[in-house]
Amino acid sequence: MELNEGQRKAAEFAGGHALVLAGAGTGKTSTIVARVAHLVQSGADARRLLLLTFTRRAAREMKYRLKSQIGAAADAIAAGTFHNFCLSYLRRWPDLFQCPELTIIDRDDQLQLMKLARATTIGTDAAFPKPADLVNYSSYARNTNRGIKTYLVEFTDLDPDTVAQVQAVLNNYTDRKRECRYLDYDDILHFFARRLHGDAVVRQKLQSRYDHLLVDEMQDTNPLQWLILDGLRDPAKLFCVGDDAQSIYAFRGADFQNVHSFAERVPDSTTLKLNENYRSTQEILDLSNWLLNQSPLKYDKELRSARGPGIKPVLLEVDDDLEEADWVATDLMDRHNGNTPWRDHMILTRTAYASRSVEAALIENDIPYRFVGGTTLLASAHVKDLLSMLRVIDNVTDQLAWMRFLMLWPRIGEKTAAKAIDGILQLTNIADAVKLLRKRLADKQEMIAAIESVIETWQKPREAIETASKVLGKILEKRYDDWDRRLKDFALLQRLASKHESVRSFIETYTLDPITESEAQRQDADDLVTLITVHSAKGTEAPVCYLIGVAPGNYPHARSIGDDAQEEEERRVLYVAMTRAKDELIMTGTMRSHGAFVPHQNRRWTSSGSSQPYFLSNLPDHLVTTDTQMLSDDFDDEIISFRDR
DNA sequence: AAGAACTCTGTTTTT
DNA sequence: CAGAGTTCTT
Ligand SMILES: Nc1ncnc2c1ncn2[C@@H]1O[C@H](COP(=O)(O)OP(=O)(O)OP(=O)(O)O)[C@@H](O)[C@H]1O
Repeated sequence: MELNEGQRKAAEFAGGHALVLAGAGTGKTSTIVARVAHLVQSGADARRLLLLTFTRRAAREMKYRLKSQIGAAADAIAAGTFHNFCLSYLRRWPDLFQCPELTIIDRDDQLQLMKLARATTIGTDAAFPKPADLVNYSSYARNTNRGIKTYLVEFTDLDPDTVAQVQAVLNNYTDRKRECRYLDYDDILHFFARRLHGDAVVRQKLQSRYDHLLVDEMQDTNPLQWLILDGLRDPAKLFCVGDDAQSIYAFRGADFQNVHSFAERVPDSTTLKLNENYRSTQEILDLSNWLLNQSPLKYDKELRSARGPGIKPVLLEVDDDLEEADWVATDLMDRHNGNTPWRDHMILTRTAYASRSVEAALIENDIPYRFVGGTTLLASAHVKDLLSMLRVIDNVTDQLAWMRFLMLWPRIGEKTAAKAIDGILQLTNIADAVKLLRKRLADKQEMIAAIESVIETWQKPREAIETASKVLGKILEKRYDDWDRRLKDFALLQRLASKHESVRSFIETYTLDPITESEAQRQDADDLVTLITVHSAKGTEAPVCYLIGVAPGNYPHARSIGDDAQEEEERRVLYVAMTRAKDELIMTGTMRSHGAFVPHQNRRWTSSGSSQPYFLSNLPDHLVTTDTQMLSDDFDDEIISFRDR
């Protein structure tokens, strides 16, 4: 691929800090890759480059591209997410970071732990914020680098008493994490940033390790992440790329001030622009441009296709999600029969939930696919059951895992488990815990033998899982009526684990980068249709993109309605979705929003008589093809005589 | 105190 | 409509 003038300038930029601000498909990612290649080829030490991406998937993709450009030197480059990067240092220097914590907990665990914290602090009070709200407060406050009190007072309408109580619950949550030696996602960044800014020794050590910090998807970084970049730079130079029109993670604290205010925050910096879109045909960009121009905000973006004209986007009205699923599956098969590989197709969905009919249709028609962004393997109940046994061996103070593990066994319930755990939390190793259990739960020899057998195979992750699934098989089989299906996941886990050196690294990898069952199953397959949430699809592309659920209630999503900033973010979500398509964009959905879930408090349009907001409600005809004939006729319709056809 | 049987609630996006 | 919470039975 030949870089254009702007791209080449950016890739070879030799000044200080730089921000590349450019629209979708203009080659921002290609430019970062080209810059890394350029730096290495002009003699930079690959180990002193740091490439920060939004997902591990993006990091893998970039490394792959780099490898083809600069070969083995690519292996030396650190590329990963902020979370990967920070965690690697917390682990490398636990003393410097004052961070002895062991287990990374996912959102489910956070909710579970918060539930305990809420119960001990305030008991049962239905009017008090729910565990999910509390987790969100805590997370949002930290990601936007605000004190929790400030956040609660300024950004929620809780009364002062409740604010004080929420603080008390959150303190209890923090204490519990320390006691169990847990790190939640936010802790990883927070611990790192705190020492980076609070300890000059740590700061100097880190600053001296890098010459270049390259950041992709800058528009979706949050203030906490900015703090990390700001602490790491100088002498290292920042090279950040982003597009404010693609900022879709405000819900997790992303702030596109990180791109808008870049020039003020980094006084000696240069802002570069890229203008030409190399991904899509002009028709796809016309529609995308129109969508942005409808906004009250001025994004000042007008994408121009370097490829020129092509096929007009299609907007297809369907009766319901079943018809939609059916149509997509049929169209996919037609195209596949016409010799287009599966991998050329991507199905984008606003929510994982809204794609279940499509997923069912893919399965039914034996269309190979991977689902990126759905329910993940490690989140399913039986997998958590199995992992709970591994987790307690790895971290004897892992209260949530103990609770889950102990309660698997007959005649052990909440009370019995809690009592045993009280004793265990004082211990420091699994051997002592086994001793304690042997004494306290003398009639549970089978359970104790189970733990011991897994300890024996501990050094080999694959075997540890094999053993665990054997010793738990009998009790799990009784627990789940679809056991046969679930058992297959254990074989899958073994396969995944065999690529890891330790059980901890195995669990941690998939906690930080969760994958769905379909992804795990087809990890090595390369000809697959991709079913993906729009959020996960940011940064990716495909020749043919199906955008399903294009309907009121989805764009903007019903839950966002009533909050202008959130509604506007929904427009960007749709924009991101449209701009993934290279050659063809096919949108399907129902205009009648029957069956769409609409939370009651958001239904302002029903009472006021105005209609539900919808981004495509006044779409000019010429931008899309709306071909109702593309649908097979409906069984319920009147039969039209062939003489009239 | 455990487990079964019941009722109720809440249904975005992710590292 | 499923998963969590609550009440009832053993
Ligand atoms: N100079 C070029 N010549 C030909 N193709 C190019 C050029 N630059 C980029 N492309 C192609 O354009 C597509 C989009 O590039 P890339 O993914 O780097 O864009 P991006 O700006 O990161 O997009 P997004 O913001 O949507 O993530 C890719 O398929 C890439 O190969």
